[in-house]
Amino acid sequence: METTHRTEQQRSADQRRRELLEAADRVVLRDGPQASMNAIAAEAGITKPILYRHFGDKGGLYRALATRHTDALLANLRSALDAPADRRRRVEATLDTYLAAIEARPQVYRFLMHPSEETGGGQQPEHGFDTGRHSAPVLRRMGEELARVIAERVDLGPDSEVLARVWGHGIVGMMHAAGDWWLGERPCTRAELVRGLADLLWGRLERVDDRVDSPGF
Amino acid sequence: METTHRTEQQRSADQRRRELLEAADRVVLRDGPQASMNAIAAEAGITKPILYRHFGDKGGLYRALATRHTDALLANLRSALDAPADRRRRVEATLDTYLAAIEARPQVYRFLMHPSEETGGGQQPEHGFDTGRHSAPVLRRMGEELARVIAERVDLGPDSEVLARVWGHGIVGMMHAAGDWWLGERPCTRAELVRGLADLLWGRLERVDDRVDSPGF
DNA sequence: GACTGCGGTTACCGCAAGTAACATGCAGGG
DNA sequence: CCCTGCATGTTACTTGCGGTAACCGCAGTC
Repeated sequence: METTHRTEQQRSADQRRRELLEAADRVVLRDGPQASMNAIAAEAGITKPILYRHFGDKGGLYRALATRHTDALLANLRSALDAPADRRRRVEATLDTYLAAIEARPQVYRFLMHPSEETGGGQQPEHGFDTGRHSAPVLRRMGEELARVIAERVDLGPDSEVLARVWGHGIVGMMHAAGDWWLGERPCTRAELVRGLADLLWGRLERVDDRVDSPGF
Repeated sequence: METTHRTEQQRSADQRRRELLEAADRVVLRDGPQASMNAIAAEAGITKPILYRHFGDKGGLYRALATRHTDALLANLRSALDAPADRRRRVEATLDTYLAAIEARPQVYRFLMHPSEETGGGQQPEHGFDTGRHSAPVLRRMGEELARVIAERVDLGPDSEVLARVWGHGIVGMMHAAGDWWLGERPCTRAELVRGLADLLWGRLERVDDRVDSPGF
């Protein structure tokens, strides 16, 4: 019975954890990333210490939530990136998938991109110079993923390892910043944005003509 | 005498404000963005309520600080963008200027990119769906600036207004994300990173060959 | 029937943002 | 000379949140 008991307990604990995450999700969706632990606990119908038993601290809960959403988003992007079509089409499909995701659930997007709080897991002693860790993990993961795909699929010559990662993170950052701006101002349709970004990646910057009345860009 | 008195008061108040900002700068540089108002007040040799009289709330102080640094950075970027050289050289110079800045003062960089806290200035009633405002203002300003330069100097055909802004924000995002990753992992020299990003913008993505053993990217 | 493990709660600590109310120093005006 | 006005500064408080300690009750087990 010991084993049965254990697994049953385990299953129940995991299920509980999932329920708590669902509740937290609802609250974050409603109140934004500054949702308090009290509010989340209340939504789940329990009290704070239980949350802490499950997730350690607020950062832990947020990381668990973020991981779920990030995994889902990455799965979507992967499938767009793996679709059977020519390269340009796939790039456009991937951009569109990302933009559609942030358009559909902006609160989730905002939560994922929020690096805030997170004293950082005990870097109290160091107290400074821990730069480069403030960007949202989802961006890092997307960048690495894209780097892998680039390195796998195209031939960049010598230094392709590093170059692929530069491009991966750069492209992801481009997509992110443009998407964020677009979501705030809505200056054009999604398709137009996709087209513009794909054009940028496709070297139109090189081929574009100078204006006759300017020193060139 | 009224006027003399007023202006004198004003000048003194402005000077005081500058001193307070200097102090805040030192503390943020030392403690990171989570520097407390108490700590800043102490550094300035005074107490909290004075800070609140000058800046309203923490967000106000942070905004004032951020504006100072952002202005300085933008001035540097502008001069790189205006240097007399061909387009590729100027793009590389601008990238290098940005990367050199974040390399030289990573704490400042981290502070500027930190959108955190900031309940947002009275959007309590709206309570949600205010997406697109979480990105650091410095990125938005850089994006708009670059958009202006692009729109001024090159001919993008119809829809050049919107397209220039798409590109501006996209390129800035690329620079930011790549820089952030680079600063954290230091996988190559600054010059190599600049080269890689400039190559990406220069259309190498289009011309690069597929690997023989892959379905292409 | 006492023992133990687990899900749960109340009640607290520490700390930071923000504020109210009080003190002090210094113009000018009767 | 004293009183008023006003800016500057302080102490001492409130509120709210992250995080924790200590206690509660109820399975099941020997």
